[in-house]
Amino acid sequence: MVSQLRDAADSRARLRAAAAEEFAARGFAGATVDRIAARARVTKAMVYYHFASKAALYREILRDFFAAVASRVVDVRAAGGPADAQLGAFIRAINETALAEPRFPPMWLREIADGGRHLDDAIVRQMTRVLGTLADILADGRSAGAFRDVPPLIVQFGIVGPLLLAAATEPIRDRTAGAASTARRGRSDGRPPRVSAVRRPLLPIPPITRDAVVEHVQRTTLAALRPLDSTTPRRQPVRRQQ
Amino acid sequence: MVSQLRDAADSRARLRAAAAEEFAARGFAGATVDRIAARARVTKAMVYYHFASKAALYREILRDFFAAVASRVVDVRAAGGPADAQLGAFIRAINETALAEPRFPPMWLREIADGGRHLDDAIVRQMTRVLGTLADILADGRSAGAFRDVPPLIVQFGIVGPLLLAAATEPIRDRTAGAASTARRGRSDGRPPRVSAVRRPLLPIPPITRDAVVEHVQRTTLAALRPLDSTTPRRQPVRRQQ
DNA sequence: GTCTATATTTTGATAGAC
DNA sequence: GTCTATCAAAATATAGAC
Repeated sequence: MVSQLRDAADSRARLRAAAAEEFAARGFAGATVDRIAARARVTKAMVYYHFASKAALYREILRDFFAAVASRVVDVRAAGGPADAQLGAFIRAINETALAEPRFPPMWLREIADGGRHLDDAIVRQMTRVLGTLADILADGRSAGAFRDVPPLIVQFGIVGPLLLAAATEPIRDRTAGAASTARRGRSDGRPPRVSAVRRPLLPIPPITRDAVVEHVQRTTLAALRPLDSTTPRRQPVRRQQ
Repeated sequence: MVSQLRDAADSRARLRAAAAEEFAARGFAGATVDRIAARARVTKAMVYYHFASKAALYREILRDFFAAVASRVVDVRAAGGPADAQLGAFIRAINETALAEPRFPPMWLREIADGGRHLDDAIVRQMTRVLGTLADILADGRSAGAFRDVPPLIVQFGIVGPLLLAAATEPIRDRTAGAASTARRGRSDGRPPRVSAVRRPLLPIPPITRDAVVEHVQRTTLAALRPLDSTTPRRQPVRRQQ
């Protein structure tokens, strides 16, 4: 039960990791079972030994990812404290999951674009736990007079949207930053044109850090929830915009 | 030049529209040339008569989408006015493009998840125009003392993230809202489990409107840019979070 | 548990008539 | 410009030996 070739011990675990990479990088349709197997250093037949199908493998991974976020945010709420502190921690929990599971953000984005085509009940249940927790935190803050009434889904989009984009674009940004001196034109093989990481007055876009994004999201989210008519001094609302 | 069967007149235009639908719904890898042709009510050979390849068709559509946003935001900046008003209009311009081109948000999300695999120079150029315009608006506001210094990319993520999620999930949310009384369990054919739009204490998640999301994004973005040390009365920063 | 075939289907792309 | 027919290359999934 314990022994076996140390390496071959958990081909299943390696397959899951390899599949997560493939699905994150290419999506469900773009991923191939061959590549997943190759990445895991096993043959294709092993995929079907451990998993019922490509789709089942995909769903298992996605479910566990969502379960991981759900677990984290539920812990945040269980820890208690003032609503605004909980909200800050909620945001950090999302970000920490994304850092711990770097394949998750791209898969999440794709699933949204897919209209939830590959979701099953188990996954939806986990997603519901996340949004439900946020709704609870918001309700708390509201009854304490700390938050005004904003639909949870809007708050959720305001939090998750920026975090997912920041996480999912990190590889590209790293690449274009690093390649900023690797001038080149086209590729040896006949493959399609790639992003020109170089050339052009690529306006000096200062690089960003994940921490800065998290801080920004916390700041913006709390600002949006601050009651307009609070006793706290507040300047002109926001300024009309036509 | 003008006549031809009114219907067959612009098979090319129909193909583009059909392809945008396919790519938005299934991504580049998931889309098939057969389905695109069928949607456009022509044969597959017509696709290759009008376009060099599936990839070329995809890039043309994506390029035009990004050119559309770029054009809109450049107009916003050209119209001038105070920085905060320009920023509000910038946000509205993004949203209006998403409304005018509903296939764009999913494709944008997918391209991010793909790490920009299908981008070519022309597309990157358009994307750069958008981010560059935002950077200019932010620089204006900063020199006027109205904005504090926040990396443009962070502001961009804070704007585009929520807007894309709201736009891309609209079909799902509409569906689950409408199906809330169409109880059912599994599907007649053997296809994989779908989202259960029903059952479970699906906590009452109030529906949202696009306008409300835009307003939220405007509010949060401006709040994040408001100088901390302004002469305007400002309460305790944000509150520490461990 | 792991591998080597292999069956079967789907898909991008083209040839060639009209 | 539009279609039919078809090729050639993937890609999912399985059979069956070890």
